[in-house]
Order: sequence, then structure tokens, then C-alpha cells
Amino acid sequence: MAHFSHHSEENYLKTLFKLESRKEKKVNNTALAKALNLNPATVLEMVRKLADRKLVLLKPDKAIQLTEKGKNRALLTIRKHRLWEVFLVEKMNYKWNEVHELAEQLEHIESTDLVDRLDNFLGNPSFDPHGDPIPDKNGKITNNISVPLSGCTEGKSYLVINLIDTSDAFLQFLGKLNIMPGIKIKLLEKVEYDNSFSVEVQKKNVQLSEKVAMNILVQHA
Amino acid sequence: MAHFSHHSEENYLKTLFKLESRKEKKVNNTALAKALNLNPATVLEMVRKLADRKLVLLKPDKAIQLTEKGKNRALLTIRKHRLWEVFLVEKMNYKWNEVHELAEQLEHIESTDLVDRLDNFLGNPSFDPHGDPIPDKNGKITNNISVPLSGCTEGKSYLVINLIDTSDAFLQFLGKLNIMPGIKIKLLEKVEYDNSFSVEVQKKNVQLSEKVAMNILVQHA
DNA sequence: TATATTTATTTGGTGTACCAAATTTTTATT
DNA sequence: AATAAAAATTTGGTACACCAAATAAATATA
Repeated sequence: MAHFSHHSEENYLKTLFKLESRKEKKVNNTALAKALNLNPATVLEMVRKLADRKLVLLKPDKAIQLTEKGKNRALLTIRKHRLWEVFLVEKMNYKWNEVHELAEQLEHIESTDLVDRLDNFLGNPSFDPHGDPIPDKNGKITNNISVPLSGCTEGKSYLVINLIDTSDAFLQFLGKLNIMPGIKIKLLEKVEYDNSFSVEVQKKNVQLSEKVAMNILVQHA
Repeated sequence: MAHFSHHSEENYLKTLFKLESRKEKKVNNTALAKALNLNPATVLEMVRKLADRKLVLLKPDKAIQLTEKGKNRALLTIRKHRLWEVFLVEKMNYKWNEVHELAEQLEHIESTDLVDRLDNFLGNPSFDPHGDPIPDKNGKITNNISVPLSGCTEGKSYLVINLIDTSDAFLQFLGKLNIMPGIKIKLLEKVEYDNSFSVEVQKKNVQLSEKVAMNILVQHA
């Protein structure tokens, strides 16, 4: 009856897009397999199918590269995922850390029209509850707008852009931790029970309260 | 990675429930296969798996019967389907006749919690946009509340309960067609281009305008 | 009852997406 | 260059959900 080929296809493309975005180095079969938590043999087989469908290119140096078509598909999936996350948090009253699994399911609903309506219904948000940017219907990502560190994603690195609270007390406090615009911060963990933030600044781990994190504006680095 | 077994399982159970509700006669393999538009061999194989999982019983006379467990699962799926339909119509501004395909996808999202929140968000509706009742979280269906014939389902039979417009002209008009409380009506077709309704009343086919259909209150028969 | 028809069941196959284990190829290191 | 390590690839499987066609069993009809 129904075919779910698009389901796993979307997962591959989405993951590939994310790996390519980090562009630390070329994405090879091993990296993709590890990111998808699948056997390399499986991934190789699927990647070849994706190549047949003109969604990826298999470079001579074994790099796996999204084509334009593949990138668009990936962006659509990411758009769906992030919009559903906004829906779950804003309308269904879930907390930001509870929505990933559900969004993982909802992102595979097939209908660009529905996503566009959802986008509208939610007031065309630019960021999801984790602070990640939501591609618009053309796949364009509003990037580099600074957001509070408190809304950011665990495990990602950010560049401090600005501080909301500019009181002397606050600036001195941050100064002691070496946090200031231009400095790179990695968000290690959002601690549940006291809403505090574990971050890494210049090789050192420090703990920031929610109030502090809300006053630090950062960009994706 | 993900397993979609629940997907087809839910389709079988849902269809089985609907066939059993019509209880014209026992549901056999052929009937189920025809309803699902699948090969009888496929259906037999799957029904046996469902029996292993204690979701259906295979009676000695070859009848396929839902167990309590199976019925609950079917009702949950129907609940999900109908609530998503309400969502699509009320919040996403789709028309009632555009939502079936999408709801067919959304009904397979796995999370009873999400459905319950959705139910709440939508104001705990008792009927979907087609006029079909929505099971509550315990699987209970609010039945026998009369609804306008205009919101009913093609192919189903209804009992006329009441008339909204009680003007003489309307009653006389209906009288000529033998439509009155207590009479049984089968909704044959909702005609798209003029929003009229093809119905069968006492073996005769008649055409009702939308205005007329909106003024006839019926119950599921 | 014998025959025809319908329904159930079996058999052998398909495509998708996955895996483990063995092998080959590539890359790095000594 | 020789060897060790890592990555790519091949091979032979699995489970799920489907199908067409053949056969068996049950039911209906002449």
C-alpha cells in the first residue's frame, strides 16, 4: 500500500547535509554510517541508490556529496523537522528537550503544502526551540542572527556577539570567566534540574546560570 | 533504524474495526483483503501475525475478529485520524474533503500523549469534519448525537432525527420526498461542483441542495 | 449428489532496508 | 618499500510487507 522509501532517504539526506555543514573534512562512507548509526555496507548500498536518483555524487576520492536536488530535499526535511518542533513547543506545550523524537516522526509527513501552512500558522518563525534556523520554503536559511545562549543547542559551538545586560557587575563577572564578544563558547550541556548551562570557554569548563545564559548573545560558529 | 510495523498493523486493525461495525456479516479474509485493497495471500499472512500478537482471533468458521486489545488499538488509531482531521480543517484551513490522505499519514505518529494534547488543543471535539465521532482517550465513542446531514459520510446510512428549519415550505418540500424524522437516509454522494447531496430514501434516489442537507439532523444508523 | 463457484491456503517470488563477516583497496606509519 | 591500520566493498543473510498463480477446501447451485 504505502511506500516509505522517502522515509529513510530523507534521513540520509538530512544527516548528509548536517555533516557537510560542519565541513571539517569530506564526508565519507564511514562518517555517514557512524552518524546514522548504521552498518557501512548498508550505507554504501543506499548511497549508491541515492546516486542513481541524482541526490548525491560519489566523488573519485570517495567523498559523498549532495547534489542541488539532494540539498533541497535535505533542507525541506530540516524545515519540516524544525517547524514541527516549534508546533510541539508552542502549541502542544512540550519542553524544548522533549520534542526531538516526535519531530523525527513528523518530519516525514509528505506534503510541502502542509508545512507551508504550518509555517504560516506558527507565524513564520526563523528559529526552532533549540535556536536552530528554519529554512524558508525556498530552502533559504536566515543565518547569523544572534540569539541568547540559553536557547542554543547542546554540543554546538558559538561565537559571542553581544551582551544584553551591560551592567558593570555582569561584565566583570563574565570577564573573570573570559567571556566576551568575539570569544568562542561550546555549549556542553543544559542541566535539567537547575536550568544551568555547562559551557567550555578557552579549554575550561564553567557553569552558567540560566539568567547569565539569557544575557549572552551568540551566533552559530 | 525505525520500524514501521505499527504502520500497516494499524491499517489492518482500523479497517477490521470498520468492517465489524457494519456487522452485516462476519468479516472474512476476502472482505478484509478487498477493503484494504490487498492480495488475499498477503492479508492471510498478516492476519496470522496479528493473531500471534493477540490482536485478532481466527474463528473456526474463518471469521476474523478483533480482540479487546485489537479493538483498543483500532480505536486509538481512529482517534488519532479523526483528531488530526479536525486539526487540518480547523487550524490548517483545509476543506473537509482534502484532509483524508494527510490524516492517513498523521494517524501513524506514535505517541498517545501527543494525541491527548492535540485533543485538548482542539477543545475536545466529539466529531471530525465528516461528522464521524471521535473516540475519547479511553476509546469511548460519543454516539447518537444528531448532526446535519451535510456533515455526514458518503456511503453511510442515517436516521433522520430532527429538522432545523421548521418552516412550512421546507416541511412540505421534504414531505414530498418522504423525508421526516424516523426515516432512514443513505448518503450516496456529495457532489463536488454544486455541493449537492445524492441520497437514497425508501429505495429512491433524490438530490438535495446543500441548504436542505444542512437543515436535516441525523444520527448514525 | 455432482458440479460450479467462491473462499482459503500454499508456494515461490519481489523490493526495501537492514546486518555480520570476509575481502579488497587505500592510506598511514615505520 | 613493507607493514599496519583504516576504509571501502563484496558476499551471503534477515525481516517485513507485498504479489501472482496454483491448489485445496468449503459453499452454493443445478
